[in-house]
Amino acid sequence: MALKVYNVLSRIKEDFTPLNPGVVNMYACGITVSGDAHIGHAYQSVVFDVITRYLRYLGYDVKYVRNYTDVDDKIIANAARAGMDPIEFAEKYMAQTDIEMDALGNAQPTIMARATKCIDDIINFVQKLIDSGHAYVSEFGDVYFKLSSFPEYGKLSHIQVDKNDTGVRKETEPGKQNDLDFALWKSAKPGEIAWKSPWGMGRPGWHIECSAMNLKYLGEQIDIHGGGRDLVFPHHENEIAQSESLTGKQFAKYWIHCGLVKINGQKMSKSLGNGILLKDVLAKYDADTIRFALLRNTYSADIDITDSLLPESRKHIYKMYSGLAALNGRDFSDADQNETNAKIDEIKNEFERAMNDNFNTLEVIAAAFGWFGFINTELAKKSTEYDLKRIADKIVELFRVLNILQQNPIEYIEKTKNDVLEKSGLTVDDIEKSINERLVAKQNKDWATADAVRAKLLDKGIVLNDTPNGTTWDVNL
RNA sequence: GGCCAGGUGGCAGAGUGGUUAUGCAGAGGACUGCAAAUCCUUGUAUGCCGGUUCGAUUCCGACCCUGGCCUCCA
Repeated sequence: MALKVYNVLSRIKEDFTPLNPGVVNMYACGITVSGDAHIGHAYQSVVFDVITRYLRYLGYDVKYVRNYTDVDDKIIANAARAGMDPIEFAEKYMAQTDIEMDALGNAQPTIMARATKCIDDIINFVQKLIDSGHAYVSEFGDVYFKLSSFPEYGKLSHIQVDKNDTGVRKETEPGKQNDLDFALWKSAKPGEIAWKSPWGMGRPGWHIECSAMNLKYLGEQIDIHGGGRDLVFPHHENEIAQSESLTGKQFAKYWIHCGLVKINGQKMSKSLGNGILLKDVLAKYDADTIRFALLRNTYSADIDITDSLLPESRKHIYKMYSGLAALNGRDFSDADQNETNAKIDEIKNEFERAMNDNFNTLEVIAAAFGWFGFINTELAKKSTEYDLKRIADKIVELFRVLNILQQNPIEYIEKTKNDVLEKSGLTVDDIEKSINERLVAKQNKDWATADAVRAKLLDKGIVLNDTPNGTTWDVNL
């Protein structure tokens, strides 16, 4: 049962075999920090976080490099609008994004690279491309990649540039030899942030930084290169052209792209301005809920953030934590350990089968509904032959790969209840008074009053449950 | 115009050459004073037309439709 990965380069699911046994070098394109991070950034970061975690679960020594693009046209423009220095502006949003990514439950990548910290490497890279005839300097001090020097151009996106020119908006940039050549180095306009280079003051083009950072931190060849699907063309295509022209070797072995985010069926994009900011989602939902929502989707497919997705996800998370909490204080010392082991193996196999199939977290979650159904069913019986605590521990251990269900269940439930109480303005005392009031009514068979008490609480998000051991209350999410 | 993805039950959405997930909603049941929660059961689902096959939702071809990328974007 080996890991299979869908490789965008070959367009098939391939057996995953890293270049060097036991080691995985992965690079995922991060964020251009021209403002607040949005839910699309969150999706991409969670997907590659989980990929990293699963590779580590399989025992690989993973080096995961992510980058911030901290200088580009938009950053310069937005910084100017905010009356800030572009570097200061970028740093502000990088710091904020770091905090949000952490709050989302993402592990820190091995290396967080930054374009402006690699200017020398970029200049070096560009110079080598010029020296080898893959790039040229224009009369205006810009450096362009010479597309005609890389015959394999288009192998990732399957775009044939000579056939694709109809309908493409062409921006005439003076100094370009060919419309399709792309900038490696941009000369600075007066007053713009700039670095000294052999071609005059300027700054890196968008694509070159990733090639340079890859080379610097991971070497000439890497195992996995990832990002959002919107980067396939031209960004990743251009990275391949630059890197492979420089080294003469295949750049990345596996290309992995996650789908894009839609909001209630509509594509989310900067041009449409319908983005959901990560900080706004984090203000309303906990990381477990957000990750659950994002991972209950095949990573390569677009994800539709409908109005019901996050509330529904929260219910599922709450229910799972409730299942875990219900095991607290239960004694399973009489359990049949062999049967329990068999169940644990079955769960582990289901998990690995799903994850080995191109990181199918959707299937893991579908299976997990079954696992929790099993626990609840056994728990509802008078006696069970399974050690449910050990089974639950295994589920939690496996879910470490998704970084979901890692909180203390009792505390999670307490916290959720407190949040609801805070919103409803009720206290635990209020609820217990109502329960007692209802108990009296029930004893008098005054069902109308009993039901009214219950309805009133339900109105405020509190649901009463009559059990053989008395009445309990819970939040109605 | 070029390239790509996809069309599955009421909705969302997977996998699979033959017995088809999962969730939500619905129905029935256990339970309850009634509920709730939980659990169990359940439902004429695979765009259209051909082909390959003993057998296709799954493979191949044509067609129709939807969406994406080709411009900054994760």
